[in-house]
Amino acid sequence: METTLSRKLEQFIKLSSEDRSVLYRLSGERVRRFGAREDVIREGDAPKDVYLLLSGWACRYKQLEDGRRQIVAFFLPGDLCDLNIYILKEMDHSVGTLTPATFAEITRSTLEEVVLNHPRVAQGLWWETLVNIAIQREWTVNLGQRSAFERMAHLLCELYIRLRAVGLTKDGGCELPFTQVDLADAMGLSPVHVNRTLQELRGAGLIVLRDKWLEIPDLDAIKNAAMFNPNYLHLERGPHEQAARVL
Amino acid sequence: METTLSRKLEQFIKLSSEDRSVLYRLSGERVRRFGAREDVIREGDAPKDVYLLLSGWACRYKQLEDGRRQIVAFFLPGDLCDLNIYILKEMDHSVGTLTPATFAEITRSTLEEVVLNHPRVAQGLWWETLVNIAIQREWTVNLGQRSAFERMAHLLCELYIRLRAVGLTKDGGCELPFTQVDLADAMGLSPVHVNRTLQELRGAGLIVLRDKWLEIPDLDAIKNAAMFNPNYLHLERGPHEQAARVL
DNA sequence: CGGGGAGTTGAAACGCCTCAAATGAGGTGG
DNA sequence: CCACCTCATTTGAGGCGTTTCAACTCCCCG
Repeated sequence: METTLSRKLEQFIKLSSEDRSVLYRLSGERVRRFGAREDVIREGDAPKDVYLLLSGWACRYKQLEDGRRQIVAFFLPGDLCDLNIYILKEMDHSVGTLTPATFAEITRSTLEEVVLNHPRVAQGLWWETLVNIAIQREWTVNLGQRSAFERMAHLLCELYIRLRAVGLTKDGGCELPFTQVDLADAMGLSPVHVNRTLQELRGAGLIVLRDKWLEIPDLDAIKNAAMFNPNYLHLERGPHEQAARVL
Repeated sequence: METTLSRKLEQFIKLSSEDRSVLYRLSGERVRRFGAREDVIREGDAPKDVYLLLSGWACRYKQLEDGRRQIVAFFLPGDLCDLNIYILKEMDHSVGTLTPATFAEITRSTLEEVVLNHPRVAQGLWWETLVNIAIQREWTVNLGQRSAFERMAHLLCELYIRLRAVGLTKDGGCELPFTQVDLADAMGLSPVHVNRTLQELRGAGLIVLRDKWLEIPDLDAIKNAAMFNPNYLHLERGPHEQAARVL
């Protein structure tokens, strides 16, 4: 009954086995399969269902008139699109896959039912949302203040730690299935410079990256290089174990 | 009975006079006064109340170990800190004033009461939250893809339009009360370059900026220069006039 | 065997940064 | 009321990080 989402939420809150089975049920809702580089949601669409990424990688992105693309967030398995997005009239960004991926398409009514009847789950989902917002803030810091080297180190740290939280790392390594162009679009760098920066990171012994597989030999070392402060991921369980109303 | 917050929410949703008076009451909750450049919330604090900015300017910011500071958001009058922030155990960023400012400190229980009993207000507040998140995404795009010139133009557009939504513009102009150093910290530029960029914008006739007052002679012109797409501010009323549950 | 996308490398150009110093505006105390 | 301090803005010059353009390699797939 474990899912990536339940594993993630348990980083923050204790779930009962009933809670876990509720999340498991959500993961089974209308599963949709996408190929690599397909759009799941397009800017301008009317928001409808909430998407839960089950497998594969995806991203939010925005495109400027002249074609420049910025990836504003990566979706990893267990990640959820905005809980209450249907308040808005239309999407201001797109969501696309990077690899083949499967999503659960959760209807508004299902979600409302779950939130009403399972307060602990509700709290976990809100926590998830708040973490995503915090990540977005941290990306702002990353793009605004860090050099290419630090920035890349920071992103790799973040991805590694997020993947670890959903159980998708193995022996200090994880998948990194996207291209250097994708990385460039996420980091506000040119693809050429991404390439050179990765080589610098390799040269410094901070990463081993080959065939879409990333190894981090010394997590503390790369954290230091990136000035990575994990507090924004809010991964330690707080004193909020009790299931309280969350608005 | 009008407040900056009610004016803003009415950009999106129709409020009854009762709704407006509820918002007015919120603005009167425990008002706190701050001087310029004071911290309101510090990274590491346990989140407690929700702050509503009544007057003055403030910002969210994060600081790196080595002192580099990134302003990740500006607060204008009528802006609200994260609605359900108390789910988190500690703040991952700070909130500080830029000018002398007053905040209403709204307790969690007051907020819950309002949200429960006034669904239209609740929906408006969630809309506000979603817009703030969308702004954060747009800042990511701004820092990642736009040149200094476009970036600055974009920020000034955004601030002007947000201020207009709460009725704080006058004759095509608005206050711009912070320093070039603040601008630099928000835009990921050096203060020197901010200065030169502002001069470029003046030279291009896109702005008139003197004595903390900004005039935008031709809003469409500066929007074009910035490739500004206002959709992320979600300012047009949608079809969601009905007051629905919002989780 | 040919084509195409991803990764790599080199060289030159450019945008932005840093350092440094000058000017201007506001505030305070003598 | 002026001298002086401080802080914000402005200007200049040189340097560095990153971009751009272009070419080449590698590998997968048809």
